[in-house]
Amino acid sequence: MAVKAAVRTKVRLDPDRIIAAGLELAARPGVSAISVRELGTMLGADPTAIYRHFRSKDDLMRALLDHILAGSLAEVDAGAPWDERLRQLAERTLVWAARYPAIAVESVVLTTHGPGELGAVELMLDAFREAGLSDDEIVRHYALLASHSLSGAAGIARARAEAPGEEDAWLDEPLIADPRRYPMIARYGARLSELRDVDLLMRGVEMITESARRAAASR
Amino acid sequence: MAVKAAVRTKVRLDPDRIIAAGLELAARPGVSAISVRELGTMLGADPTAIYRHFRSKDDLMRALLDHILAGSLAEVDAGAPWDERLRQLAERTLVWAARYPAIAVESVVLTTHGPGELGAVELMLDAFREAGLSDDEIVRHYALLASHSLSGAAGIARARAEAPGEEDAWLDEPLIADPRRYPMIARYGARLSELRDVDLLMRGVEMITESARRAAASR
DNA sequence: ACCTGAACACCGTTCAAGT
DNA sequence: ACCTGAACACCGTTCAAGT
Repeated sequence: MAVKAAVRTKVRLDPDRIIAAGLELAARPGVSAISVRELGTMLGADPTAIYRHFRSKDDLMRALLDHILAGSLAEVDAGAPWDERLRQLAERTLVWAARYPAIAVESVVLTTHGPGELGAVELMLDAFREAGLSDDEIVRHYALLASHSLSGAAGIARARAEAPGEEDAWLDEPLIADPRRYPMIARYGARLSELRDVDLLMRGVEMITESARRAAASR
Repeated sequence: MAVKAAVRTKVRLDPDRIIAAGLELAARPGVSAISVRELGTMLGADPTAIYRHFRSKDDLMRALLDHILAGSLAEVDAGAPWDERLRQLAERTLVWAARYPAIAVESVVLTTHGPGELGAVELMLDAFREAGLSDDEIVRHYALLASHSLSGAAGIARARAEAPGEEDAWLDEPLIADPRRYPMIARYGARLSELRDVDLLMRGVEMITESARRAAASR
């Protein structure tokens, strides 16, 4: 009759739809890793169809990671002074990492070569140039800030992935140690537990920009 | 006759033998991940026997990671001045990470709670205390240095795991980008490729100790 | 007390077959 | 041209059975 049978029709896939599904999956609370198979069922397609559009899962993960870098970059006020641009980029990256932990955990271990990454690198190099650094110092400060931001993103992603409710603490559990062998830990352990991860990482960013300011001043 | 049949006898396992096998496996060129099953065959035992001694693979990986932290720590000259102790600890950690990439890749994503980790934390806190920092600054500098070292270790491990021959470059491939959109990358790309990863990370360590010196001086 | 081995519930990926 | 589905070669982990 007029009722069309609910026949399983072929699904049309494309990279954008796959990326969108990947982001949605990664944002689901409790999801700490993306699997090609789960992505397939989310898309209503055979899991292996994804290999029509991405060479490998790593390739897909790179695309997803570049997406969150591009998203972070897009939220930076390009008219702000150099240190503020760096601050915003780092801060936005941490926020995006917390939103998509299953993607951000890869950030230390993957390199995207995509527009998001290139744009972020360009921003950082340019900011340190504007700060007035020498060529060598530009490169070194960039590298330090980049590795700091990426490891921060991965760390925050880990924390959010394994304890979706918990929130914010830099350490998963307080450090308990024999005060005789580890007097400093005994003394500062509580203080370490109080550290909020984002605050801590942003303090690191400040230390790096501060170092750049100093290096520029002594030229 | 006198020739005993090569009967498969039960194997005696213990945590130390498992750890030793894990280290050996991780040190094999081209091995980028440890698998319980491969560990089992290395030990001549059923893979699942490992679960008699470690609650889970994560538990085992934590023990292995703590082992490399303890090894790095043991190579630090405890009599050296504070900044030299920090330098040595960071440098040894990078060396051990390069030796056992399949273990070190976990460093950003795992926390061991073992003596290696505790000892390293104690050393860092104590060094920054000796530097003359305030309580807050001790904690912040420690956290920055720790995350820098661990992400450095993971990064180096990644590089060594995926390109066992290559060596040393911070970036896996030169950054190629349209000079119109990415003028800074076009200008500094070559210089970035020249960076040796260990040098770069050690420069980061210097920047952190330098920041500590400055903070102490202005008290 | 501790190792074995079958079994479970997963993975990423290839490739011939369909349409 | 692109999706399907069987198949391959793996995973980590549980648990009853052996000794």
